[in-house]
Amino acid sequence: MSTSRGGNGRRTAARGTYAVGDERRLRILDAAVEHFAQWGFHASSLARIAKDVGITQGGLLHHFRSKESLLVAVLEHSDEQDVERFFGTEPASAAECFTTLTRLASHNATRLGRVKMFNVLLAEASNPGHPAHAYFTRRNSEVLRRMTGSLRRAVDSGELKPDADCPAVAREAIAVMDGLQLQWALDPEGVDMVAQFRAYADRTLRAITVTGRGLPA
Amino acid sequence: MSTSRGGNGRRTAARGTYAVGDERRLRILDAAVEHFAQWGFHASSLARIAKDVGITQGGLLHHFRSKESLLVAVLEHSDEQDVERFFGTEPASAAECFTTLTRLASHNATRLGRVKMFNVLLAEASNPGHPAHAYFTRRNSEVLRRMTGSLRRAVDSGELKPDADCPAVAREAIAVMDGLQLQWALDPEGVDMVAQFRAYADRTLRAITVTGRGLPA
DNA sequence: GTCTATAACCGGATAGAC
DNA sequence: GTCTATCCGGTTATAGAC
Repeated sequence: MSTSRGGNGRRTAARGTYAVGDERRLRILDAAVEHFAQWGFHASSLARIAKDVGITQGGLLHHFRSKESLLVAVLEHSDEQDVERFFGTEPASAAECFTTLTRLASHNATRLGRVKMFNVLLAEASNPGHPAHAYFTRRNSEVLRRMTGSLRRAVDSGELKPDADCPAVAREAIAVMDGLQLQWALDPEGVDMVAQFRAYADRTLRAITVTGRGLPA
Repeated sequence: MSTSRGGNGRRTAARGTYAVGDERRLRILDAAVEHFAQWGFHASSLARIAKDVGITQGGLLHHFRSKESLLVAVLEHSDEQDVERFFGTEPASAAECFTTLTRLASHNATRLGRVKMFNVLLAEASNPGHPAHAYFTRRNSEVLRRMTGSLRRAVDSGELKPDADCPAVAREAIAVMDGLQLQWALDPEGVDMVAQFRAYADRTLRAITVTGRGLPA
């Protein structure tokens, strides 16, 4: 255990990809997503997660030195896939900003487990003592900051009406996204998350775009 | 334990009020809300809940014969206060429907613990094996059904545009409510849940109301 | 109505064999 | 890198005293 780095693992500098030989780590991460989704953090069990991977609890703790470091690794791993992918490049317009969110909804619609996990952990994390509290607080304000910035630039460029309440629009869009994910997780067949979000995005964008200005695509 | 009725308790027929002598039951219910909010269902502990009330785990199980029946009682107790209060009377118009939702947001803004509990349990309940799965599935479809009905009647009465997508509007409003509650629970000081929802409600109602028709108040 | 005691089990983390 | 063994504590639920 002196050679293991617990929740971090070795990775190349450039893109956060993992060296070969970490397939076991990745399998643990994937299994952990499903367990955190089903049980939340506190009620998840390292032994049950390990069993899904085909090892014992002791074996799992060789890769992640504690339950909390496993949670951190799961969250960081998800962020490498998502946040950079969807928020890495600055949107050139408000329209593109909403399009990006719709594509994110579309992507999430293919990963029920991850959505359920984020639903549960986000809800749990409202407690300051929760190990994911800092993560979600930071993540929320970061997404809010980026989107508000994009919308403000769109106001400056003349795309959006000058009186658009950028922080409020951003917060509302996030609320719709999170709220739809809750409903979709409860009833994946009965809720068309992507269509619902696209309808919201189109209507909201239209409402704050300067009149007569055509929307791309 | 043969005289206790576990999760139901005795109540008068008319309004679900509890007979005197059930103060202990009510205190347990209140404590349980805080624990389910903080720990979720699985990771909550009867002994810790009991300790908050000033009794032992054994004493608690005299009032609720199992952990699951305690959860059911908590949910039913909340519904007596909320759903009937806000959805008992049929809204006379779409405007009143949205006003009712805004008042519900306002009411919820005074009860952080209950909001946190519903956030966590709703997220957890997406798992079919969760003891609250049936409750939230039913509750969601019920709220959706009622609101969709109200909107449809508003279309028929000429208040709303004929092409309004009533189920989509209803689902979206619920998503905004739930999503804002997640953000508010994470940062109660930094999020004005009521103002955010009112802004959403006003704008959305305006977008689907027939042009030139004045909005009450 | 509340307590204590107990049954039977599961939790995370550590140590050390291989 | 994975296992087994172990420590110490927590979990729900039951039984029975008072």
